[in-house]
Amino acid sequence: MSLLWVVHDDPTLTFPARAWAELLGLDQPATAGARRIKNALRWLDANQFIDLESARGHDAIVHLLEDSGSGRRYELPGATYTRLRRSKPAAADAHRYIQLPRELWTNGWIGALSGPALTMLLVLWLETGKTIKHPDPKWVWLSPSMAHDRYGLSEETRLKGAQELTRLHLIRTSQRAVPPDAFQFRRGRNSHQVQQQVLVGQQPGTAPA
DNA sequence: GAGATGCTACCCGTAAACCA
DNA sequence: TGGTTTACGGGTAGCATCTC
Repeated sequence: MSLLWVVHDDPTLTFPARAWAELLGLDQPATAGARRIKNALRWLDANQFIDLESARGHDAIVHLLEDSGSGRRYELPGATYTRLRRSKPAAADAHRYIQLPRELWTNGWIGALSGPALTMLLVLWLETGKTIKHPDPKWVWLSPSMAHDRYGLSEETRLKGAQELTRLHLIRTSQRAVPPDAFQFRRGRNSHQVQQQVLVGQQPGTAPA
């Protein structure tokens, strides 16, 4: 995610591992943190998310590949979607994306959130849709079956992620009545509202208890 | 390299709300 | 009233990472 955030027109990066470790707020960025970054880059390279060009004594060069794991060269999704939208609508759909605020990185949330919490934040952000820009974005209810079918989330990841986001005030959680006319929905389930202003305006640990 | 630690999935049980 | 769905917590296992 951080590689995608940094990349611009040219999907080639040469940041040292130490710099990545500092950006992500890892402990001991020059040693243990850098080692974690190098391990992560090797995993991404092995799974065709990047093409890693290593040379002794020099920082590794990272060539971004498509985030689908296809092994094809990465293209900026906005430009690609616009290019394909008219001629190949089905192919264009694969390049649709959501835009996250830079404060996810600059405020340190990316390093503070656990895997389940970050996953749930992305899912709730996507489910909120365009109302994410509103002062009072829509409430989202994600049933266990929806989480599994749409996003492959386990019950564990869904619940623990939501709990962590609630504790950090990144979402509000409420037992709300689900509209009775909603197909197969039941009433009185946990609904969530993304608190974008907390993500943008605060850092982990500074939100009011 | 071995043990400690952390993370996640899986399983199980309990409780509450809802529906037929 | 019994079955279903959802929320939540505890225990356990597997895996990866960290520390020594």
